[in-house]
This record gives sequence, structure tokens and C-alpha cells, in this order.
Amino acid sequence: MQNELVSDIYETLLGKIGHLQWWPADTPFEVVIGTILTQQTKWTNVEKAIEALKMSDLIEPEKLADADVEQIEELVRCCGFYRQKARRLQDIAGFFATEGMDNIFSLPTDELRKIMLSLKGVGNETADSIVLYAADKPKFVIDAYTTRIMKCIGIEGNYMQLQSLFEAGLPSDVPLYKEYHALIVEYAKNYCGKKQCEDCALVHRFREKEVNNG
DNA sequence: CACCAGGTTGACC
DNA sequence: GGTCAACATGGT
Repeated sequence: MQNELVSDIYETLLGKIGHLQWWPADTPFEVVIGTILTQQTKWTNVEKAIEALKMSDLIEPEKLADADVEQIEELVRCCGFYRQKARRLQDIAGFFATEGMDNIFSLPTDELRKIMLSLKGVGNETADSIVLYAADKPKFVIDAYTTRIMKCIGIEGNYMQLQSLFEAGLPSDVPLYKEYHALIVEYAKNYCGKKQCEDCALVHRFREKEVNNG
């Protein structure tokens, strides 16, 4: 059954990598900033930008919303797409400043997700990352690595289909969702390069399983 | 020098 | 529903 597959993958990754703690940030709003900045960019660049924003005392909705957009551009330049990211960060900051971050984050999970999706620059993955890692609510994050790994194993689907698969196969548990996504990213970064794909323990293990079962 | 990175959007079938 | 170029810097 595919329901077991999801927890089997988790156990395999956990055994290979060990427990992980995510998301590295001092405050929920810092998580939000990180979700935008990390789009299509390495985390080391995000760290530099966050540090720069901290130096300018801008890791707060009101302050970021009131800053000059040109200043934000310079501070986040190292993350790429810096002009649109600066504007989107400022928009989101303005939204949280107006509505109150605590008010927004205490909404029901699905409503929160919908509202996050309505912000420019926030798509499925970013919305779910905010819901899970900033608001601490159970939503499983699907990213390019997850999609790639599942396709390797032989399971294809769009974002919502894969998310449903994972959520159906797991207890609704925030720390578990957080760690599972972190494990997938770590695994994929270290073991799913083009060269490594041939020795991908995960893929081999589950392909064999499939043969045995079927 | 070419290619990719924890992605989103708007335009177009 | 799906596909595609644009968005841009930094590291291998």
C-alpha cells in the first residue's frame, strides 16, 4: 500500500541522516522573510541577507514596511531576483503590520494557507513553509526535491496530489512534518546529484520493494 | 564558460 | 487543467 510508503521513506531518511532541526530563525517573521528569500537560491545567500537586514534592524513587519525599497534591494541583492523579492517582502511586511501577525497566525490552518497564497510572491511551497515553520500548523511542504525523489521512485503528481499523499500517510504532527521536509532537502542535496542518482539508496530500496510486492 | 539553486507569476494554449 | 519565459545573484 502507498500509505506505508510515506512512513517508510521517512524511516529510511532518518536512519541515513539522523534527526534535524528546522527552520533556523529567531522569530516567526524571520522565517517568513527566509521563505521568500530562499526561493531558487542557496541558503548561504539567505543567511547573508538576513544578517544584513538584522544589521539594519529591519526584521520586523512595521520597520520593513516603512523602509526604502531601494535599501531592501541592496540588502537582499545576494539572493537573486532581488528587485521583486524586495518589493514582495515589503508588501508582506505591510500586510502583517496592518493585520497583526498573531491574529493572522491564529487563524485555522486552511484559512491561513489561503490568505498566504493571496500574497504576491507566495505560491504553494512558500505558503506551506510559512504555515508550518512560522505559524506551527500542520501542512506538509512539497518542494522540487520531493517531486524529483517521488518521480524517481515511480510516483508522479502535481503539488496538491503529492501533498495529499504525504499527509494521508502520516499523523498530523507539526514536528514530524518539519523534520520530514528537512530530511528530504538534506538527502536530495547530498545524494541526488546527477552523478549520485545511480547509487541512490532510497530509490533502489523502494524500487525493489515495488518489484517484490508486485 | 555552462549550469543550477528549498520558486512564483502572467501569458498562452 | 499544463507549459514556458522572465526574474538575477553566487557558487562549482
